[in-house]
Amino acid sequence: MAGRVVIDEAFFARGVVQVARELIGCVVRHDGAAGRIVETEAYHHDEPASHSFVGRTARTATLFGPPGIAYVYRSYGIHALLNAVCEDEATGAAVLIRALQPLDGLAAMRARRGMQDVEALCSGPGKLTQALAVELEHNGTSLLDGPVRIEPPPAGTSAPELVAGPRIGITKATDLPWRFSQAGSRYVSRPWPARTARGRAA
DNA sequence: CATGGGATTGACT
DNA sequence: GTCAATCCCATGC
Repeated sequence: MAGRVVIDEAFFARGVVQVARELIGCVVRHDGAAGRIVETEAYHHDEPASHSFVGRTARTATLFGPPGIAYVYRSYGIHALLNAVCEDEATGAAVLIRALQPLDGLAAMRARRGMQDVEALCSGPGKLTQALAVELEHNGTSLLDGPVRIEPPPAGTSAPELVAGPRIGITKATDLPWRFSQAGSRYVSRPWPARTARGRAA
């Protein structure tokens, strides 16, 4: 009971950074496959790296929907990226799911990815959507009771130790430490630098 | 209506 | 380390 996370609309309605931290350890499930979230990034309306920064358009309309729905978009013409919409409908905030530790449906994941290495099946935002067969058609569907679901951490799993750092692959607002991952996980999209990304060691 | 860029990945030097 | 692949859509004329 104590410490047990409940995934409902109120969970996603809170601050996007808080949600990004608490999603580490939760489970994403779709079409016979599931994985534990080991890496996320937060995106908020008020910073230029976010798609919603330009305001509500045909592309970003989903970001201005209710909390707890999926925002799926195509990146570089090839990859579908999965986000969870957070806060309220006026905000346009979302958490990008960047990496999973495969749990169930390993055979299905390997078939969809066309490779075997379990550490590379879901170690990136474009990889995990391919492994779970998440497509653009899931844009706007509910993550609470839709085809693609986010579930609480399995009972008995302890709270993961978190690492925070700057976000990856963006050209704006790169100073915000809004990337979170499970410390020491071998399933993240990119390893963390030996010295902290904050320049601590200099 | 034409153009340019992107929250990436995989293959190659 | 470098670079191409390839779709959607925001922006500008």
